[in-house]
Amino acid sequence: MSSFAGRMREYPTVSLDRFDRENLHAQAYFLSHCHKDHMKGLKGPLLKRKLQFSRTVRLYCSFVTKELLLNNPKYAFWEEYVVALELESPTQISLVDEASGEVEEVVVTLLPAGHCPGSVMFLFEGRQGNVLYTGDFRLAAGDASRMELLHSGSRVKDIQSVYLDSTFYDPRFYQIPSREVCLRGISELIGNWISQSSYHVVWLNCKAAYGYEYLFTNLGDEFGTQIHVNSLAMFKKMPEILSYVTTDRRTQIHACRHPKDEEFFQGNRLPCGCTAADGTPLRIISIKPSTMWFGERTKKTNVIIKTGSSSYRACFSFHSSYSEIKDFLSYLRPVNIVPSVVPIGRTLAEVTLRLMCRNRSDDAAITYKPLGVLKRSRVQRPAYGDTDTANYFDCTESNGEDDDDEEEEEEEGKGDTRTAEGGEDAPKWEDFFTTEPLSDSQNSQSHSCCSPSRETGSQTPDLFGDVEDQTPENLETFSLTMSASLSNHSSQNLDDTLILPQQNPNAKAEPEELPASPDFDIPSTPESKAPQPDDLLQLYRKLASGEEVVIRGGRGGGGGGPVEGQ
DNA sequence: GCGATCAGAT
DNA sequence: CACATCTGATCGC
Repeated sequence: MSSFAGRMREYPTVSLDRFDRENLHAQAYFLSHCHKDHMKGLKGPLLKRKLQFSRTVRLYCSFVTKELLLNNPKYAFWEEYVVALELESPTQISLVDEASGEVEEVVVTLLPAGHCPGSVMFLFEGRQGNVLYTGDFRLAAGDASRMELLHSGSRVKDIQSVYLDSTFYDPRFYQIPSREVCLRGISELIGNWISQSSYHVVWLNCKAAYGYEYLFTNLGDEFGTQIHVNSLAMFKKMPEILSYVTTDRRTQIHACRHPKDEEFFQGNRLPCGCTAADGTPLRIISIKPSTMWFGERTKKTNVIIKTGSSSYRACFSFHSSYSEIKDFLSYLRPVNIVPSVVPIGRTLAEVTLRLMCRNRSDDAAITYKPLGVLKRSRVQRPAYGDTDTANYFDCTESNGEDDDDEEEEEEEGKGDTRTAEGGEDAPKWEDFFTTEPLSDSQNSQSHSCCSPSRETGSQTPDLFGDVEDQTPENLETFSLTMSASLSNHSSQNLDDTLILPQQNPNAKAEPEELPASPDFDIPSTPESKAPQPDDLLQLYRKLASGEEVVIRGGRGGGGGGPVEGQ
């Protein structure tokens, strides 16, 4: 869940996806997509009042987001203040201080985010450099290289900061089957069922949120049917979706919902009723889309799991996996990465610093390399959705023997052995875990405007908090605890798990056992454990001697680039 | 009575 | 496991 406070360091007079608190003073608003957790404060009376007194403040979003937003009566008052922007059309926006008359110009570009209908990323280019706010996104490996406006000529634009959807920015979520693979699994399950008789129906148990429409349209095409939903109103101006949904329940594919009675239907499922028009009992299976993930080396990857006699779980993700995020960042190589999801018990400053990439050694390498080497090759590929070769199998099935497979099987996408994007100068993933201190130039931009608060996390991360006091000691300490907490997230594939010493479960009870640091707390995660002094001592010695602290299973030691084997 | 916030469930 | 949302309890105005 996003905990982004709404503002970016470089352009603090604009607010994105947050509309409360400090954001009430913004000079321009941006909404990346129409999910409630990105609309906090958007229906607030305070904001409404402010708009009535302002002549310049506007809300910018995509056309689809505007449509979805205004469709909801609670946000209808935005009508006269929303400015929809075309995708991939740089637009100059004047940020006006209405008190002083000062104006700052910034060019914003909407890039498709693949998260839900209308979802976009915002690229800002202006006096304070280029920054990319990703909103929430699901992009496949290589997608960044296909976005024209992330490039200048044949080069990637120099990005100062990426404000990142870090939902699955954790090695536990190394891979999530691609959209295409998930869709194919769901299609196969549905096809096998509804072909048996016209009384065989499926219920897609979807959450109340935009983002499943992709399923509806593809399944609609595949089976030549419409999908039963509760309302068509939000799609009335979107023929591409509208034609695939219906409020007529006489169809074999349902995504209808019944907020109250769902529990009553637990045994029997379909919210709109369990008998056909002629009174015949329907034969119902339910499919619940939910996120499934697999480790780096996992090969068995069923996207459909049977959870009961007539219920299934199907893989479906709104967010990019760890390896997809990794690919994205490796390609863009921003100076700073600011995660949108801050773990409870940590400040944004800690995590931000931790994620800084382009460390000193990288910069040195860049500085001294001939220019030609800097070019990052762009991969030209056909548009989305025209191929059923799934990324997923490209990086799993190809490199090994077949394990025994289960009931729902997918065929492998073969023959599409494209090369890894990013080129040979892509940073190794380990670079992002550096314990190096900030370079001077990075440090100098870390001005604090509020005290280094230790807010419990997710709600109001401390974007403008103190980053300056991040000493090397702090970095080391943080690195240790971060890894420690990862080691407890028992991955589905232990080989991918970072292995660290066992630790004491009573972490919170014994804070004094930790090395003194004014800016550091033990994470309060229930399953996390405090390091024992002996363990810490050993780790510090290793760190001091430059030894690798993170132990990777399999693969014969370090040095493997992030894209190897793909 | 409304909004904000949190716990809990799905 | 996760997400995005809804409901209901509680608190403050």
